[in-house]
Amino acid sequence: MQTRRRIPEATVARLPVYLRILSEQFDIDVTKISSEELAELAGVNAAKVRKDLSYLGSYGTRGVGYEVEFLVYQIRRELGLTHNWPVVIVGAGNMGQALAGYNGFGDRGFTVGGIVDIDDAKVGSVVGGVRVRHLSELTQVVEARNISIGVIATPGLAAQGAADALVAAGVTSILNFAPTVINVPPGVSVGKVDLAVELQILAYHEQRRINAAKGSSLVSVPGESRRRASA
Amino acid sequence: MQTRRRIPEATVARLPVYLRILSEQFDIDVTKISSEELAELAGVNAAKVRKDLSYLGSYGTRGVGYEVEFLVYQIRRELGLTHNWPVVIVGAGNMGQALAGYNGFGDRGFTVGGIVDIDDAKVGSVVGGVRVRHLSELTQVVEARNISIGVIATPGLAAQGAADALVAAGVTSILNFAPTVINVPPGVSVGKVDLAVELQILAYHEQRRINAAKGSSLVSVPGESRRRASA
DNA sequence: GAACGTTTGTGCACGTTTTCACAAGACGTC
DNA sequence: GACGTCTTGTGAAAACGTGCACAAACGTTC
Ligand SMILES: NC(=O)c1ccc[n+]([C@@H]2O[C@H](COP(=O)([O-])OP(=O)(O)OC[C@H]3O[C@@H](n4cnc5c(N)ncnc54)[C@H](O)[C@@H]3O)[C@@H](O)[C@H]2O)c1
Ligand SMILES: NC(=O)c1ccc[n+]([C@@H]2O[C@H](COP(=O)([O-])OP(=O)(O)OC[C@H]3O[C@@H](n4cnc5c(N)ncnc54)[C@H](O)[C@@H]3O)[C@@H](O)[C@H]2O)c1
Repeated sequence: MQTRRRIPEATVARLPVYLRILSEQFDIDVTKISSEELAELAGVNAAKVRKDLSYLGSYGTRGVGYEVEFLVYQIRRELGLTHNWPVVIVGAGNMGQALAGYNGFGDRGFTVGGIVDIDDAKVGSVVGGVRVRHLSELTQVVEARNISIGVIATPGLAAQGAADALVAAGVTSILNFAPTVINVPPGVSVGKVDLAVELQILAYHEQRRINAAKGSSLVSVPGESRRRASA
Repeated sequence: MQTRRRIPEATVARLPVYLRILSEQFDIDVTKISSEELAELAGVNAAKVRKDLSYLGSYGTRGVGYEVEFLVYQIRRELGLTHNWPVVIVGAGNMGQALAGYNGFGDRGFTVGGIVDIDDAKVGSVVGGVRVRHLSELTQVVEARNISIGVIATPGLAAQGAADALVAAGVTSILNFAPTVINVPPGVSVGKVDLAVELQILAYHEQRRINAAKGSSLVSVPGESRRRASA
């Protein structure tokens, strides 16, 4: 019982997408949905949807589909979204402020439980309804609200320090916006969002399109032809 | 020749990370580097680094390592970063403004070539040195600077419309910040950055840690024990 | 209650990605 | 120029993820 069935990482990354779609469907009074319909909305294969959902248990009805409300509940439970998670943001610059002021968080299970910065000019100001505290108060902020998730929105050079501070304060999951690889002790999870990396991947595909058009111009028109889509 | 050796998607996603690290090393006068060292800095396995780099060609020297400057050049070339890509941003809200004002772009191969919004109150204002134009001028903006990459920073409900507008304007790669699946015709690449999804993945891991601690509390102390790290 | 259309749940084959393991090549030393 | 040390480049195995295809289960209709 303790280990519980393990869900593949690839599936874990898709469950939030299903969850959002299902919540939206529920809001417009859709009560049941087939794997085919959900797959269409999520931009994936129907078999994949079924296999993903099967990791949660057998909650569909053959010949009918899945009950939307129940599925929402099950995914929430599996992702640990039955309660809201307070998050602490380190770095109150452009990014930190945009995040703190973002309303789309609450709906999806998170609240900004605190925000800290090292710059005295920023400490004390209020962003997104939360007062910016000094980095030195991080542990206090984390403990007061029992926070376990931290977001790094400092410049790259300060990111490792921020990670160390978060870990020292007791945070066990970190989402890193800085374009830097951070090291954390075992038992701490790290996710990253690197804008430039995403753009560079797109640039690669653009480049390939250009090369392909050049290479095949002897044969066909240089219009597009390569497939790849959705997300 | 036209197809050129195809690089696995997983490798394409790591090349930007190597590139950033190598550029940093070059800046501090490191001239050569082994796969072991690069792996350490990138937080991955050394064999993976070697295999990834092998897709670019045999540019290392056995017994010695790789020449940093040459590797930087090769990765840039492969990713299509030998020139700067102008990018157009759709949506000049919090996110769009943070992106437009972000300086870290230029270093990594991109410039903000334009930014558009539908809100007349925002049109005409200047963010990040670029004047916000109206959505209706999108095609004009895209064509004037020959832009092929677009970023969507509108609310979720407007995202599909923004994607359609970008495609109609001639953009062939899109990075989507809105929490919505967008559909595009074949030949157009899409990348997404969904903050809430990333946080929900972390929440899942937190939840598992909690469940594991509960389940094993009969046996061991409820401290951390599960591994997982880096990025 | 049998026949039928529908949709799930999953075994299986396939493709992709990771990791191991080691031969081959480069360099330095004697 | 032979030897030892180091590090690459890459087959081959293992692990992981995807998608097909179909039996099993459900609801409906007659
Ligand atoms: N702005 C963007 O659109 C964007 C896009 C992609 C990535 N990023 C990344 O996000 C991070 C933040 O970007 P930004 O534009 O908000 O930068 P910013 O300079 O506006 O803000 C950084 C903030 O971090 C604070 N800070 C510095 N050192 C700190 C420390 N040790 N502890 C706590 N706070 C500290 C600074 O005082 C400042 O308020 C950067 O790493 C950047 O590369 C930003
Ligand atoms: N702010 C954040 O930290 C954050 C975090 C994660 C995701 N996001 C996502 O990024 C997107 C933008 O967020 P935001 O905080 O900047 O929102 P925002 O409301 O501040 O800005 C949205 C902007 O888009 C413009 N817009 C609306 N419809 C448009 C259209 N059809 N064409 C062009 N422009 C249009 C609006 O006028 C507004 O200026 C949202 O989808 C949000 O979910 C934001």
